[in-house]
Amino acid sequence: MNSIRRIAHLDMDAFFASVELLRYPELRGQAVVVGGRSVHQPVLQADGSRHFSRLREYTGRGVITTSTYEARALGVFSGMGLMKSAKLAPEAILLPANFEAYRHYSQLFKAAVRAIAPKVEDRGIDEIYVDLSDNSEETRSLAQRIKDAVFTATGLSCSIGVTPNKLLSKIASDLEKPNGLTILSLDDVPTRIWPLAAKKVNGIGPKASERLERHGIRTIGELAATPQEFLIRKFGRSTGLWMHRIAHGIDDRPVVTESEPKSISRETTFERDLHVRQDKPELSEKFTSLCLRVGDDLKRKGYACRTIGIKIRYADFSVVTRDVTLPVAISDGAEIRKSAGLCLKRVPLEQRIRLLGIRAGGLVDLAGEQIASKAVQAELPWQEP
DNA sequence: CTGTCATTAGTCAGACAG
DNA sequence: ATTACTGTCTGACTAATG
Repeated sequence: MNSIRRIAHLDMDAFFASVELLRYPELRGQAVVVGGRSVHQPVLQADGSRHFSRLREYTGRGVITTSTYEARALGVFSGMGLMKSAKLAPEAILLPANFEAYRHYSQLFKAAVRAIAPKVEDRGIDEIYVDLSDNSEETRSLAQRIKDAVFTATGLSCSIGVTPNKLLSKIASDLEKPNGLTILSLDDVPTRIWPLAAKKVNGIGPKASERLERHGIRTIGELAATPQEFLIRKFGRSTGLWMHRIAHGIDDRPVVTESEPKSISRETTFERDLHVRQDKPELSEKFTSLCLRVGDDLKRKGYACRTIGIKIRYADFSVVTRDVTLPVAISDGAEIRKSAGLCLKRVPLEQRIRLLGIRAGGLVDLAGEQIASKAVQAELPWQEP
């Protein structure tokens, strides 16, 4: 077994926004954001040009999904509320998300990479890990060849990091974005990785980052310099050990080329917060339609589920979930609706509701075998004696 | 008969990510 | 005054089982 692995992380540059620029090339060089509702579809005008919505015209709920680098320069980033971003960049162009197109380009770029290096792990729509260990080509030329293949297949640029493991490659691909190609070895960890903020590590989010900062730990280097026993004491055995290892650039996770889904869900945020009593019909209609959509998704993908769950986000942004596990797997929307109805009875309904969601877990693929949580033991044919 | 321990399933919340 | 949607994982707790 080869001890030095070569793992690439490839990240498409401003993916959704870049796909939109393929369709609307006249927007190149402008601040463009993707997000919001589909009412902001561009309108073809009499003279053949298109009219685009501006951020300042936006009213209502929604967040930015992606922004071009020109928009980021104005302080507008993904996840930001649209109303807030409208204040920062009122003249930015607003486009609705077009997931069909993104899925299409996603397939194109992944196929292009797989044609060169077949060991590819899917990480959502715009990212992959690639295990290059079996390829003998020199690293930089191989990575450049992959970038070129992605551009030829899609017209889109990407950034690649190549290092001995997933942890470092994920960080590396971000270092020279956009259109980057960064190659690191373990020897580069002290100079290139340690100066970075701890939250650059995949898995250290806002909460963990803040807790670390409270102990005076801001960078990955400061994390590496922290005694392992201290991290274990503060974060628990599992997380403490993990933090210590990743701070030293150690990560043995394999590139996983196939996986089965564990759950399938649908959720929706309402235009305005709904109250169970005043808005009963509307709420009930949304509830049913979510259940039917989950049932649809299940059947289309060839699964049934044993666990049904609901999720409610209240007006104050607090969230509750409830779920129920059935003795037999189901996939029919109406049956899902019944089980979800049981969950709904167990939830407080005084406050107004902002979001409603339905989830199907404990998936059983219709060929018959259970996916999640091991397997069901030999079933009990007996009753209580 | 009772208490305890280990293990597993189920439930719920929370963190994180793309 | 704002903060999407889909999905995974983990920790804490309870109940059941042996």
